[in-house]
Amino acid sequence: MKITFKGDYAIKSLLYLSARYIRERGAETYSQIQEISKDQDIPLKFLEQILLSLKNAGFVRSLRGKNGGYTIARDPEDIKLGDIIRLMDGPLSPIACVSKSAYQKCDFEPRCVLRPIWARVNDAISGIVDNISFRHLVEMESDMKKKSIEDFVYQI
Amino acid sequence: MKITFKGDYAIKSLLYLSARYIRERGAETYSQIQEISKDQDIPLKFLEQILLSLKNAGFVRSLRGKNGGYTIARDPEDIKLGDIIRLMDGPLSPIACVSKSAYQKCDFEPRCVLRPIWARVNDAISGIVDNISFRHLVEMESDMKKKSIEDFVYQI
DNA sequence: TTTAACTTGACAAAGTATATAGACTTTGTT
DNA sequence: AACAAAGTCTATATACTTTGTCAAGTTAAA
Repeated sequence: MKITFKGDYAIKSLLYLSARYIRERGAETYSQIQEISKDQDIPLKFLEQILLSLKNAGFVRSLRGKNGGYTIARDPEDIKLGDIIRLMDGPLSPIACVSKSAYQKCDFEPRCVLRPIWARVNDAISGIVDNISFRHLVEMESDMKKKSIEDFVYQI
Repeated sequence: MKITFKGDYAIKSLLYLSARYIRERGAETYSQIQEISKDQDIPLKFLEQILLSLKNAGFVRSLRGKNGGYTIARDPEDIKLGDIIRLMDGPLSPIACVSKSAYQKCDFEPRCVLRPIWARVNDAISGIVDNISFRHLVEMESDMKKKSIEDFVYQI
């Protein structure tokens, strides 16, 4: 698994929209690309592409025209970190032969000593990122101002 | 973490040399590039480069000239899977700001909610691959002929 | 009518992945 | 001394990915 800027930007954008959703108790108001771009320091045109991907995958909704923009399409509780990483940066698995989202058969599979190891790595990664929702992340962000973040992460 | 062909080839070559070391109870005999290339189905000239890297990093030794070749430079017990992955395919961490081997500072570090998560992922991956030695792998390979591999992996 | 998202397509610099080619050096054998 | 076998070193090639930028229009909502 590698987190590229694309993935990082996507996560931060969604985190921004999630925070707003929670603060305003709903997805009625829309954030514009420019607003997100400035707040999160993401190149505007790049962000355009990223939000479009997030929209096509059903994580955000958009409204065109004046007062338009983006809002989150589901409760942040129901969007997991792993979902966004997989969408933007590809499969979590270190190698395709153990991937659930991008499996590719390998000739040596049955006799390969490494395969079960890659599978364990895959499970370990999934076990973390598929159990962290964007609601978690928003809570962690507000908690960061008060107490150590480390404790919170390990308490999930 | 992504395992590329380079990393995969390196692991398989080292596994080949480890098996020979264990079988022959020492590193006295040398395996030639051609031999490894054929046995493990690795492009010859690519393997050449890979073995050179492994040599420069101190994992294998070589002998030039006729009857030369490669042999493992340490006990397979003391070489961990993680060592080879890091050497050939780069850091295990999903992002540079939590890497121990390739750390890069990020401006947002102290306030970043994601950092501790990437750190957990990093620890999870390291926890697996840094606890599997090439002796383990050789044992797993011979065990595969008899019983299910799955049990063995989870027993480490 | 204006604003802002949507669509499409092209372009480009930098880096990574996956090799291949060729010349050179060292060693053992004849 | 000559030669063949084997590792060493450097360069090159091709394709793909990353990280964007630019332009030129289309559609929808206030």
